[in-house]
Amino acid sequence: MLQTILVEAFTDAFQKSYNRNPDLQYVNFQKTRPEFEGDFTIVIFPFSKDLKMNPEVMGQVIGEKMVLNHPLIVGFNVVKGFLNLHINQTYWFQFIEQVIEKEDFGSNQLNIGKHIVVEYSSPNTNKPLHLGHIRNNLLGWSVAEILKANGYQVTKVNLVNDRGIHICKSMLAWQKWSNQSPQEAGLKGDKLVGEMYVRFDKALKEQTAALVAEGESPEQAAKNAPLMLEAQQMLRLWEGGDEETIALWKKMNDWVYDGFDITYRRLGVDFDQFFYESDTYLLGKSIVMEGLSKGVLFHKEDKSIWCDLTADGLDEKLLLRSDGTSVYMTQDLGTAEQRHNIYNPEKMIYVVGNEQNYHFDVLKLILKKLGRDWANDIEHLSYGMVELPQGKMKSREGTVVDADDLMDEMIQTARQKTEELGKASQLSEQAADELYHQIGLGALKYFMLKVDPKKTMLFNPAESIDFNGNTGPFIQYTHARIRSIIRKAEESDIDFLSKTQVFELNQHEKHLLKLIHHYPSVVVQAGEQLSPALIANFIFELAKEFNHFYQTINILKENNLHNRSLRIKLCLLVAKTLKHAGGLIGVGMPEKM
RNA sequence: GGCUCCAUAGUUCAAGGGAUAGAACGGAAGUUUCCUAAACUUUAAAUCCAGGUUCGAGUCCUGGUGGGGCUACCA
Repeated sequence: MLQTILVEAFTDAFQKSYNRNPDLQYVNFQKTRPEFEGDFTIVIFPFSKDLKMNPEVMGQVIGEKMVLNHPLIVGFNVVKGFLNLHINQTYWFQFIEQVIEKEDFGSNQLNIGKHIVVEYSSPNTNKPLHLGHIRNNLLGWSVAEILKANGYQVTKVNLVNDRGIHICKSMLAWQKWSNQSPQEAGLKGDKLVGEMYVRFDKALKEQTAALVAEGESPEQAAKNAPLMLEAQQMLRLWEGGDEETIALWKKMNDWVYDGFDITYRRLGVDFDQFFYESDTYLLGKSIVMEGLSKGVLFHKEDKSIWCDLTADGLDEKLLLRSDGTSVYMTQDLGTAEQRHNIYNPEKMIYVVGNEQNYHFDVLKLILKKLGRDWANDIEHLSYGMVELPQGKMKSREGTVVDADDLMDEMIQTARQKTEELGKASQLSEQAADELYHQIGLGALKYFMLKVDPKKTMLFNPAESIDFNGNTGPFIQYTHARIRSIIRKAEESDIDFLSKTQVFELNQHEKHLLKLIHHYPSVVVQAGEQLSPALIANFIFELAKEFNHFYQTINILKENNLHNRSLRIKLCLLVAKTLKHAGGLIGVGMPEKM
């Protein structure tokens, strides 16, 4: 890598100049900012501070030595404490040839042989997927792809929350008020079940309100409402293995899975392995018993089991109810251990919203107390909420943005815009549908992923998602234009693949090339930080730079054949990079649009 | 109350302790006999407040103000 060579050259020059080694933590090269001359820049200030010397003088001295000792470095300049280096033209031309031959430019082998498990999605089966799930799914899927590009073996898992009182509520409502299959009701399975859940909630509220009106306290009323008692009874039947209850539960969950399947497929996310809470909710009890015997956990008088985390600045945490049943944490201890035992991975990543930060702090802490040193391999990818202009989405206020509806809308907008621009005419119906899907979802995915995962983001349904500017379609359009150029070059039998003579690149060519050169390190960084946003920001920059290039400079119409073929090669590289990067965030790149 | 995260143009987002804080949308003004105008060019517009550390702070520290989340024998 160029970076490594430069660091060595710098260290060497520093050694020769000052008879000591530079502190390596301060050595790093960055791209020279466009307003200055040069390719790469190193900041001298930290060293000048150490040696108590003038940074400009040091820059001169080191720069001269670097040029003298390294054929790769052909010039330099010093501005204040910044040493800007010029790289040999030959290097850039070799770089172009290398990338053209490379199939997977951007991917690396840095983590070959290491295994990572990424858990994401993990939905409840009592309601359909919404905007929040979309962020989760896109993030999880994209992070998994980015890790693969960094050489990891990745297993994508989905732990489905398929049991519990909330599921029983839907079941009960269906028995009472529907009894229709999704086909009969004309609804997607997950939508039907979700509707039942809402129906239950509404009826329960009415009952509770009635009890309150009769003089009960709200807490009492919530507990004593007949529907609530029925739901609890149903949960007991389920846990007792009652055949009828289990059959209904299976039937309704299957409807939901059919619905989810459609949504996942449209969204373009997939999983290597599904786990179901109904299979795993009992795991973890034995770990709790172990903790008890080790003295890490303790009993209260009512037989409930707790972990005292007050010494670590946290609270006491319940791990087993007084009736012996397990809670979320119990199960998660179990599934974590199960996951570790099955895969023995380098890391286990959980893509879960930041509202559960506390849960994961506690989970890791308890596992550590129990002597599971692999607890440190658990990484909570804690992403921010998606908010609406009014704040959180609330099903009661009908502000939940449904995943299927949103995708429909995006695809519809893509169709409308394409037709307005008169670009759909020569496409077959099937090709057009594929294109609209690609554009609509490209817009959605880019919109969701360009934001730093950790941050809360805002979605305004009224404005919806743009197709111009810093958007998915902008990037897709750039790609389509490039492909069009390349098609034309091929049609006119232009030989642009044979080796190019080395000459001085102009600034537009150089800017593009430097961006492309930077791409592999963006992939590395995105992998380290688990941040698809870095990839998204990068492709936008690259697409913008290309559009500028395209507008300013002739490509096919260039008369000088060397220049022309170099520029076509650059087009090839940009298209390749856009496609690779788009692949990491799930944004497809069309040939025409 | 306790713990925790966040605060950047009118709006939505960028900025590994480094050069003059970048974009996009929206606003204003332009570009098409020319490789796809879903594009490009020009322009106005911002670091919540007060201290501190540093050669250098949007970024680190302390305090304040404002907002989000968590604080269940729910998940």
